[in-house]
Amino acid sequence: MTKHELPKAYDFKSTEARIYAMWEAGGFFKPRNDPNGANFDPNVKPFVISIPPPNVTGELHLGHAMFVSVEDLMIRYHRMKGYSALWVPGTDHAGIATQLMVERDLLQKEEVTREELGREEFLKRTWEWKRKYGDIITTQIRRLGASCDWDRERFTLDDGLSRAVREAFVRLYEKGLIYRGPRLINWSPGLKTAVSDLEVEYEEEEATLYYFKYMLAPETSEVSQTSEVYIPVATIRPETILGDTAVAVHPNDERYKKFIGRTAIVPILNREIPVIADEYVSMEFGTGALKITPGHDPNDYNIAQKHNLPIISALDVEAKVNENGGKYKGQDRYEARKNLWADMKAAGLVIREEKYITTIPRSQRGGEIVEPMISEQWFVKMESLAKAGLDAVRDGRIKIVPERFEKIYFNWLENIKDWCISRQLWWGHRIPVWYCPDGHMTVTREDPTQCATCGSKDIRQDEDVLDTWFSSGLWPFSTLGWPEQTPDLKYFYPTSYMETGYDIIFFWVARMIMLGLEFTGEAPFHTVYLHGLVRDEHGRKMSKTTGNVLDPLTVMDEFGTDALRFTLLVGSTPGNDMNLSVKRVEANRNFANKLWNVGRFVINAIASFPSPSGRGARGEGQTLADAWIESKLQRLIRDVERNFQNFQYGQAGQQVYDFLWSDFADWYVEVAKEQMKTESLKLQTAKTLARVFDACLRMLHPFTPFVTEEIWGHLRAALRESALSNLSKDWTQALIVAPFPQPRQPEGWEEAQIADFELVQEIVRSIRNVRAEKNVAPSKRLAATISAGDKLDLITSQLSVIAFLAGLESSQVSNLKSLSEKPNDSVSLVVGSIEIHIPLAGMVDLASDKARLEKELKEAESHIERLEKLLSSDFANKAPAALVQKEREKLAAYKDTAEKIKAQLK
RNA sequence: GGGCGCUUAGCUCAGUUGGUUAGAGCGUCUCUUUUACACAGAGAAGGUCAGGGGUUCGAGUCCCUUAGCGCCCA
Repeated sequence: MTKHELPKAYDFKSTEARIYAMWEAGGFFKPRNDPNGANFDPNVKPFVISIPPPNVTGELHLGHAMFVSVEDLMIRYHRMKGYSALWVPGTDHAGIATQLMVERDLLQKEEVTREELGREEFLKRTWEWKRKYGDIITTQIRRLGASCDWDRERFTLDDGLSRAVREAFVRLYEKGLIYRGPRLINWSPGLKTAVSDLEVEYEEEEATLYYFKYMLAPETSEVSQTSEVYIPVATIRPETILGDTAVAVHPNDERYKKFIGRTAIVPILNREIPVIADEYVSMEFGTGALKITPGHDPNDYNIAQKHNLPIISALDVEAKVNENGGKYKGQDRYEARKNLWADMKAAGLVIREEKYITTIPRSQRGGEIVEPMISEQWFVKMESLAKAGLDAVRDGRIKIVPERFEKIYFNWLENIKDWCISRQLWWGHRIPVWYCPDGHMTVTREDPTQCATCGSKDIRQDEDVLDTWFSSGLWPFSTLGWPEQTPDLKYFYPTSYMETGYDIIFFWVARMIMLGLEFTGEAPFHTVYLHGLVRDEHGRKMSKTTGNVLDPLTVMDEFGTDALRFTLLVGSTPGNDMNLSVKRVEANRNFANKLWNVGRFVINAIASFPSPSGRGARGEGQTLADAWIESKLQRLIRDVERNFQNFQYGQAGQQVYDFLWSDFADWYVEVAKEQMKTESLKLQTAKTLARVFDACLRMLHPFTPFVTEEIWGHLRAALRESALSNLSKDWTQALIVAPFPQPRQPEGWEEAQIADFELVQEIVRSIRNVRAEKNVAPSKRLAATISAGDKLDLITSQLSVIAFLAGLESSQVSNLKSLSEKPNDSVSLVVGSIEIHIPLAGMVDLASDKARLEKELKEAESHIERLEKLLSSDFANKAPAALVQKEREKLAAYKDTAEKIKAQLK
């Protein structure tokens, strides 16, 4: 393959799908050590991630793009490090979301509700829907380059996973950790199902606070009196008055103390309720008196429990007033509010209304106002599970990255409430409980034919399904075959990292930890890595209403997958939200192109040694530039390794980017052009180009898998056909399974070589600078006289490189130890201890040169002053000796420079 | 009410054991289509690292504090 066959620009469109197909066909996504295979070696270390299962009927958004990018990076890195890497893919049935989608579709296309269709038929339709749209999301995930083992793909409603859910439920039930009962839960009237506390969002909104009179039943002594006796009360939700069972005041409240123990009259309904005392009531807040509605308020519910108050539900499943609401029965909650208030006004019970800012509970889905209600539901007792979950993180079996989320995790688990796991939906795992007419419950792993208690054949299964998070809580082990002790489960479990967004740390991560510990006795993973949310470029949340949604597919169409991945990976820091700008993606598309073109150059260099059998000229050993790039590469490999170990992926990617572009492409490749002209350096140069570029591609592969795989393939082919074929003799068939560069300790010679080359760079920059200032045409080759002092040997050896890079005419450059006098008509530059005089007849402007030199002198002197101050301070005594020495050398160098400039100015 | 995060160049952001004169991308200005790349190269301008205090020989980095913005929990 020669450069003529490679287009000038990297074309991701013709590359990505082909490369992905090659990987998949080559079996590279499968763990290299498979416990089901004949050559299984139990001693090979596995590295396992289970994918956070996306909604089976969902479509790709940037949140998916983020987790796929990060997880694929982790998997590819470990695969290249030699682990038996497994990434288990799959999807989630997403109860409410999917059911709503299908319901909406049925209503639109067939004008039929799920109730009209019936449960069985509705589920049939939903499965059809899943079959039709279920692979959209996985196809999109493939486009991101995800190296999952697709043969192990799972779906939460699969037979195997359903068995796991059944097993888990029954075990918890048998252990007494699952119970059923009427409790106050959050109810979604629109969806007509219970929702978990976590699915309710509280937002501050303006509401109306209604003040009214809670009339007291007259006591005998008051019968004759005409003045009304009441307690003023305020509420946001007047309709809940219908469910009031007490009025509470603070026991020490002088205003109301005297009423404690008396009877209040519920407005309009005229029910009698007690006035009770409880310290929970705040005397300062509102009127200082509280109406107690245990059936529709969590705090009131607690007070009612304490005081043994009756609990009245006043609303039905659609949040309409029920039979307990007297004449308001059948009215919607807001309608009832209006009507009741009007009636109270007429009855003279109203005091006033005022605007009030308060937190309103809204459903995460759809945003309707959630109603706390008493309802018969299934719950998991969390106390013991939470304790185990806390211990696992406290004692370090599980580490959370970034660490600050551990505190958030602890705080949640320490205050956890029982988990309501039943949902009044049809799409999901149906609760494996059967009831007979006598009310006995039968809870079994296999569907029963009769009641386990009385033997009645007349049994009927619970109508409800389980919370989707109940099944996804089992995900890390259910996907590997649990409860069967499969080879996969034995070898790949516990998994390694759990990577997901911090927004589902409670929903999912905490539950996986608790359920994993409960059912397998082991933490399901040893590391939790949390990424942040992707926002728009000004930090706003992306939403359809704002119209700032970026579709990852569109972005990939425009700039390629690698560009998007690199942007997400390098622009973010663990646990922090990132603002994504298209400009940045474009810049990274350019990076992919840079990579491509550096590759073309390297391949071209290799192709100049055509035959595998032919020998190039014997090398003379490393040049300064060779040694420099080699040292910088080794330093880079060490940094990258350290950053990967510390989960600083963005940092690692940025460093390779900088090295590739600023060190390798801008400097080494340019020097290589010069070195390739010298027969004795040619081979060595081509080898260095190939070796350094290869290492970069390997390090970049987890970030930008497509372009690196593609160009590496060309590099490999070029090497094999060349005299340098030896370099690639142990290269793997594809980059995806090539070993990641191993860090090596410095050998001691590196620093000096780096410093020497940096001096060369400074000389080149300073000459380029003066060329730009003097508007010298780029094609114009300049003469120069260099006074190199004790750097004479270095400069002599690097003369051709300097001349090439700075546009000097080698034959007209003289390099001397020192110069007796300054040449005429020249611009003079001072770089450290080196002076460079460039004859620029007609272009020398004495005044401006003097100004330039004076500016440089001023700068040098300010450094001298700063360093002298530093070195005469305590720094010299207390700082590490090596550091002090370094600063001393710097001071000497600046002094030298300053002297030289002063001499120029004379 | 409790907790957490952020505040660094015009914009978007890096900067993890405290150690050069604080970096990148985009944008801006000048020059160049040089045989890897104009999705590029060369050069340049641009920051009292939110404010205040402290620890230290040394602070963008650690501690305290104030302010603004954002998030989580109750």
